[in-house]
Amino acid sequence: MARITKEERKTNIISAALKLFSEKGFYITTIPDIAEKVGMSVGNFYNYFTSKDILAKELVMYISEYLGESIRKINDQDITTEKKTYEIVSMYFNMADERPEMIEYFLRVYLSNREVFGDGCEGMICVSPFVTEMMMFFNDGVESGDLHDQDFFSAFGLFMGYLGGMVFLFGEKILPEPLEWYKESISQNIYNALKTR
Amino acid sequence: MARITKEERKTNIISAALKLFSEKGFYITTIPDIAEKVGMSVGNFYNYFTSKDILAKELVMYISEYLGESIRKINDQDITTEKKTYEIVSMYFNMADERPEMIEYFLRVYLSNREVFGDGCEGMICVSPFVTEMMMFFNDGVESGDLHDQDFFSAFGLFMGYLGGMVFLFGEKILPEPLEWYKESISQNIYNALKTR
Amino acid sequence: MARITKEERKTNIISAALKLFSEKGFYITTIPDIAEKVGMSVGNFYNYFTSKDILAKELVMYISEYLGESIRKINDQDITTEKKTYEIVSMYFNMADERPEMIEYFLRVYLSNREVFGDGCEGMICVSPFVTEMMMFFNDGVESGDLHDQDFFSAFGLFMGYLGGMVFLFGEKILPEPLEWYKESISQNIYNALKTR
Amino acid sequence: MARITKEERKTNIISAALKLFSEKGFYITTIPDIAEKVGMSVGNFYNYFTSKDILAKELVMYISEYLGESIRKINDQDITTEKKTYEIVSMYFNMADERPEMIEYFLRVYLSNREVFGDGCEGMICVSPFVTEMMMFFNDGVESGDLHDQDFFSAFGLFMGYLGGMVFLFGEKILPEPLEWYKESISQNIYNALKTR
DNA sequence: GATGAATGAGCTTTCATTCAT
DNA sequence: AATGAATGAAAGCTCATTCAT
Repeated sequence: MARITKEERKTNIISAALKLFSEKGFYITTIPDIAEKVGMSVGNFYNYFTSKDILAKELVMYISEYLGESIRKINDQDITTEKKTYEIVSMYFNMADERPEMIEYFLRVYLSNREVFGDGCEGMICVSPFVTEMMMFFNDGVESGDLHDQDFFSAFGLFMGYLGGMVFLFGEKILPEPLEWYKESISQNIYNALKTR
Repeated sequence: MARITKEERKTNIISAALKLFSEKGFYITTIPDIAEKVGMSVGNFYNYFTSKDILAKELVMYISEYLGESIRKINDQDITTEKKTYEIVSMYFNMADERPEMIEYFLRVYLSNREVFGDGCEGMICVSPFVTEMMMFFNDGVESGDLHDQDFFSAFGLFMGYLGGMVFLFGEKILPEPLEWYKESISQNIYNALKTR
Repeated sequence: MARITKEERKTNIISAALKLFSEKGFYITTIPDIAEKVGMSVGNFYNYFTSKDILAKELVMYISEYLGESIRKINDQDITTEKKTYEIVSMYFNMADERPEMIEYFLRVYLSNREVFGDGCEGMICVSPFVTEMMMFFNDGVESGDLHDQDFFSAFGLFMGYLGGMVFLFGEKILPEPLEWYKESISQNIYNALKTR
Repeated sequence: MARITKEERKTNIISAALKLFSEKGFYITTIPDIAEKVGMSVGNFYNYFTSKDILAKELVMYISEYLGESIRKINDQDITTEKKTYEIVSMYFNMADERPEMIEYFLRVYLSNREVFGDGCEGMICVSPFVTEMMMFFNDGVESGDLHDQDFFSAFGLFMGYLGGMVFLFGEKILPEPLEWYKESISQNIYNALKTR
């Protein structure tokens, strides 16, 4: 008969904030906006997150963990690196379709507002679960001989920059086809760029 | 004997705004900040740009034209597509080194603040000089038989997403090496992904 | 044990704004002026009225209702139209004496700032309680045979224009006598102009 | 072959300012607005009128003289007071039709912005040509035995308040008929109110 | 925990007026 | 006389955050 647990409240806030921040932008979205969407008072919001910036940082970590976990599941499968590449692309695009606020938040809020994430999220602190899992993917690929041994960041930039670019174009409604349509060619492009030559 | 022409003033504002916006973000940068950096009064700023948003839009167009022109010069050269790929990467990274505010503005302000650019920069209106030139690059490459004929956006997303991703990592001081260092491998990666197979 | 209710706060603002607007004019009076007079912060003012224009419109409606109610009480009395005429003049002049800000606001702010009241107070929307009651006065007078049946607006213009003119002269300190002094002759003049001939 | 004399320039400014002030209001109209309408530079405007307030005051005087002169012509005629009353009403309404900016300026700018006219136009200083001529009308009427001898201001308030009220209603597009239509009944109402009983 | 009125610094923008040319 | 770029004070309004209840 418990009403709403503290944890549930927090999840509700995260969910509402994610949507608002990704749709309207970090600065346009106000705390009253978020509180209203959650159905709680402004004052009470501050019992859960001590500031707007703190909320923003918790959101990145939430997404990073979610993404990291998704990639981990792919990494753990016993499939070729080429297949894994496809699976990661597929997972990312599905996510952009089904929970666009997560990817959009990543691209439009986290990557663009240094001022906000500067203190406490330096470097890759707040995205390490996700980055770590991408490292695993590359290391496994190199170890298995599928991928050629290059600088991690160059490979990472290719992979994530490419996917981010596509989702961005999709969000701008510039892409003539649904994201789904590009999965095959894009994972091919990526694999071709990274594979052993 | 005129001291400063109206055109020069405008250029000064563009230059100052570009730096401030890219460093501190669009919302953190105030008009007084810009005016002070230019050495003019707040009121006078509005004789040159009728609003903060208008300024933001003129900045994207300025950059887009600059980038488009740079790529055009490469496209016009009589070299292989592989070499052109390298030249574009090189130009982009040099720009990120020498005039980082331009690339950063593109990545952090333009791509992330829909609210600001929505009205008047829909789709690719404000970046068409740049996008058009990238289209030329791909078309020429396909015609010459060097690149395989794929969807433009998939190729565009790879190229620009990759470069953007790298510059982003660079800006975050995450890259262990200077951008220069990656030119070769990255243009190789891109070319491998796009070339005829 | 609550100190001041939300309704009281609103009334306080209305009262302060009425005085300031009528004394200094709409454009000269600032929101900080009003907030200070009420003893509240500028920000909090906006919790009660979402804009200066909205406040201005609510003020007219407030006055119109107050005036309408006052006239209704006179209309409801069982007295001759001549006496009613006197009572309305008397009420109006008393009001100009005791709560001059109400009449002055009407004359100097509402009637003169189209830009402000244009949107939302078109025609007589915001003063209908008052105008309606004046219509009742005329209709009753005509029905009872005391007033001759003429165009409403001509009669209304006479009545209110006359009173407004006098209060205006009074406000300008041009009148040699107190308003009180004119009640008799003015209501006579009005009645003479309107009565059946 | 003289281009434009100083006097003409001044007249042009007066004409433009009158229109703009009466249409948009004193505070909404800017000096650049006026300069543009005249076709002159902002700086040069100040060679003709040393401030916005000074301009406003000169405008009232201009109108007051114009109105006074028109009434003087009627006063000088050898006709009954009743006919004069009609002629004044007629002249006023014609003016409201043909040069509405003059009457509107009077009603909406002069009568409502004390702050502006306070210093230099105290009492009736700036409208004395007009008021004086109305005084003549009353005195002549009383002397000839047509009007009963009452306080000037009461009579003045009736006359001008009434006319002002009608023009106001007309300006608000509330009157069902053109002003022309009311001339007869209104001058009758006024004369009935003022005549010897 | 929950509420929402209250704060106040700070933002964008405007505009009368000046002054070097 | 004429120009219009320049000034800067001030306005309306917003919003993260606090705190009495």
